[in-house]
Amino acid sequence: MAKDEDSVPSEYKYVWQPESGTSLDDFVQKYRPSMVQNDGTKPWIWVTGDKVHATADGWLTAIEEAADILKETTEKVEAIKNDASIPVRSNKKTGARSKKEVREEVQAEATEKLKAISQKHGYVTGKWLIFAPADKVDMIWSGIAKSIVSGPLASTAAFRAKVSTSPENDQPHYQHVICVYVPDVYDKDAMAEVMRVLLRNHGAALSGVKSDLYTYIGIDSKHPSGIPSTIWKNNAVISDVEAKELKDIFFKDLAETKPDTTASTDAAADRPATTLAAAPKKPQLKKKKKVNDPFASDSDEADNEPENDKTAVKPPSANSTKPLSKASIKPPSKASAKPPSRASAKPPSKKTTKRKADPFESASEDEDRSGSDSDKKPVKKATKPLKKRSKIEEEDEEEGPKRQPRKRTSVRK
DNA sequence: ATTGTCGCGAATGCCTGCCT
DNA sequence: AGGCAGGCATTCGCGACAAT
Repeated sequence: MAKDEDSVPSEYKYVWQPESGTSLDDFVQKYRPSMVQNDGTKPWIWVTGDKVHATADGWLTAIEEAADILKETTEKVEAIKNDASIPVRSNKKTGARSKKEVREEVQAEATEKLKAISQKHGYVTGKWLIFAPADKVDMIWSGIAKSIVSGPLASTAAFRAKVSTSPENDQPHYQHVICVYVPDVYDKDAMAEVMRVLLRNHGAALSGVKSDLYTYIGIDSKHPSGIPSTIWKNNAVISDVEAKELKDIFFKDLAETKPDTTASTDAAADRPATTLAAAPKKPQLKKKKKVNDPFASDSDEADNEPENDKTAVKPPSANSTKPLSKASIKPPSKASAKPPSRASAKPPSKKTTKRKADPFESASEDEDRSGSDSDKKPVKKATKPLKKRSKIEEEDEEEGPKRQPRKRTSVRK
């Protein structure tokens, strides 16, 4: 997400607020994410609840300090990568730590520092990230939007939500992003409360909690620093088991209510009675004649923020908030200039890029040939996972010789 | 605009057995 | 016994994809 995407743009028609004057029902019906095409000027649809949330005074300072940490961490990570004295793999004998271990320590340190900066300056807002497939996004979005204003989400810390609109070019498996904003991402209890409502009342596919500070300084999942881009992952907030139970309840309720495509998740507010399963097919996007917009982005890069959206309530004017270049750090290839290893003398095995079949297609196939699971499951899945060496040794100590003698397969010099 | 998982190739630690 | 070579086992990173 781009650095300034967390502000509700002023003079932007795809925003609903309590003082908007129109009904929320009309708004969500009129501006459905599947139907609003982002021509570069309308990347998001926003809904804001009653709660007023002011941006912390120290947000700009926080961003400056955080950007320094990020820069420093990115450089450290790059140095580790290039440091020949740090082995790729750790070594038990010498006690040497691997690049990965050293790197993760640096990243964990950075995460702690960023948290401290956020809290020191009171800039701790953030959002739950939710991904929604194109054919269900309207339903999920309208449910969440209404919930934020006058539903179960309204009684949680959540105060605002936005959803991404449809891309200009029809993309086959496009996933919309829904962000549900919260005032303090470090308040675990509040995060859990919002998460429970999103699961129980909206059946949402949650991805994690991301801080606005991270967004502003450009930390995303592909950032070269490798700093985890989310403050909380799902299972860190509530257990997988509880999450599954809550979703089960949602879908159970869904199944029990009329499988009628006219239902919508907004009813889930008090009575979770909606039909994700019976969701209508993705409505035909009204393809507008493509206006030649010189300001419109011709890239799908989320960071290419449309000019209109930059007329934000809180403009991030400082240069220091500019996200670091994502491409600047990554080396071209891991092969680099290393001498060939012994293993590399092995005949190259052909790369067969097997991909999973279409889930919808395979679902019916599964039913048809339920008896031949092994035929279609990936080999790795069908077989027992390889034992780790240490595990093998543990077992062998009890049961027999440490290692089976191997037959020489080649004559040594 | 995220995480987890899978499947794969590459790299390399570590073990074994042969040879001196 | 120690060095060495061969080769297995494991780690790591990457790209693609699915997610209720």
